Amino acid sequence: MRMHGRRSEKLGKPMSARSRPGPKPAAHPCSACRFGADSIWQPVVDAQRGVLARSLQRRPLSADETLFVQGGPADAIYCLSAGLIALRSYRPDGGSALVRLVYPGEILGFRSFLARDPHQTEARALVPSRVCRVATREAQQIVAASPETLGRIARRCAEELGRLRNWQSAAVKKGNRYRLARLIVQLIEGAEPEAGGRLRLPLSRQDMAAALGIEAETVTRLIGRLRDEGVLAISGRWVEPDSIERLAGVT
Amino acid sequence: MRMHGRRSEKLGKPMSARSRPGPKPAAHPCSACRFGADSIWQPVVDAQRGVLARSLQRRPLSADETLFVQGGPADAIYCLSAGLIALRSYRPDGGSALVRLVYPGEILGFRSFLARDPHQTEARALVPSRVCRVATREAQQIVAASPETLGRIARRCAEELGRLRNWQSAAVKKGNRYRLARLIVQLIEGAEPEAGGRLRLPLSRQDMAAALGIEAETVTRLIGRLRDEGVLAISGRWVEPDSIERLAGVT
DNA sequence: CGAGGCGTTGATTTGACTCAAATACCGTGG
DNA sequence: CCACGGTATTTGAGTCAAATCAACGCCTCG
Repeated sequence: MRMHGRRSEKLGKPMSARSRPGPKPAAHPCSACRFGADSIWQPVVDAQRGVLARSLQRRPLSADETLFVQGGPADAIYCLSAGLIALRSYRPDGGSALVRLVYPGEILGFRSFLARDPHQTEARALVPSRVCRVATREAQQIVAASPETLGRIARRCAEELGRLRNWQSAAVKKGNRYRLARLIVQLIEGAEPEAGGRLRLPLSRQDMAAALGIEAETVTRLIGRLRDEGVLAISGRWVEPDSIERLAGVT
Repeated sequence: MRMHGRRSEKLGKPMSARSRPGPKPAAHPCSACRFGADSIWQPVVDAQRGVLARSLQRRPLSADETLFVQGGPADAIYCLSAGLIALRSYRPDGGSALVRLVYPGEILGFRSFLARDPHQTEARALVPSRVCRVATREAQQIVAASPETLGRIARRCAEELGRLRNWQSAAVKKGNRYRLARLIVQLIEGAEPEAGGRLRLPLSRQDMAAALGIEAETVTRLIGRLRDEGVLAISGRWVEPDSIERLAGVT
């Protein structure tokens, strides 16, 4: 059971501080955020709070809107505060892989930021989302002034690397049926229940296939099998929430 | 054509500086190393050079010796100056995957260092090797005093993440024959030619299988096929160097 | 000599891909 | 509301690559 990111953290400080432009060190801009307590910008020194407050801008994303493109310049680092974003990598041969799902509280663009590379992936919202953006230039300035921030970003990177290695090593030998089951569990754990208590998968079969490195037809067949076995109650993108436990037991 | 790490860099400053304990800021301990110019410890401030010089210790590893174990405490960060090291991840079910090959000039243990986690992998020398070790405690002290060092470590981490994502996305759809060919190319590019100009693969068939996430029998058969096609001149672990170009052309 | 590790080979089975076609789904405009 | 076109999904049949199971040769080491 991977705990995606830091959803389900405590709620941080109340909103009020944000609206009053104090004469003293300004309130931390992230304090208004649900994930503020864990923000990578949390340990910013007072002197830089102004810079952070000025450069940090909230931005809503509609479903399917793209935040940055593969090969594009790494001009900012983002923090996802709501929604769900997919990182995709397009191969020269035309195929694509779904490299990562970004959940609220996690950050995007840190790899490019740290490596000073262009983006290797495309980031696109799967559902309506909201990000906070800090331009690379200001981020570098802030990091220079409070190195602890760099440590936090690096830590996210290290965690991601660990996750990926785990996945790589664990998933290979387990068969696609198991891997698909895990993916769906992850997806429905991260989804908000909608009217009728049902859950809507944020990924198409295509996307699930791209996430697992298999073909869409295979996903269909595997889902069919899971349904036949009574493990998964699914219709189109709609899933009965009580499937989770049974699904989690799939070997 | 992946350039592994920083082999083939310029040779750095001459050895002489190391032996004289100057009254002025001591010579940089890494200046003696072939990879010194790119050392993650390069930007260490003068005040910390003493700490670095004291805590950095060279350690030879014989083939098959293990540097750290999976689940063990992250008590140091290492830089490989010669040889070849394999990072393996053992799964609860007994299987194992070869997660990474570390070439000279690259560093080990940085993931655990950055994430402040125990090691997720085991590091074991494939051939006689040599590492330089800096204990976590001193590394933290140095990093605190010269944050640029943290930036360098983080950068290595980001690069590794990028490599892994690339591999994940690119390799899947290309077939195991192609992937094996690439692996062998990488291995012989990294190997020192021995007597007779032949090259010795540092990996067993088992290990190659573990690196590609396939079975050892399959590796045997694929190698057989490559040989039949005249692409690879191989006998046991011995490879004719001129196979490289032909191998590199495998689709 | 026997045991064990590694590498090879063969026979068989399984699972996923491919190609192709039928069907369901969805937003649009009438 | 419905028909429409386009996309996504499902289903089927045939093919192929790799896993699996089993056996054997080779070599080293005790």
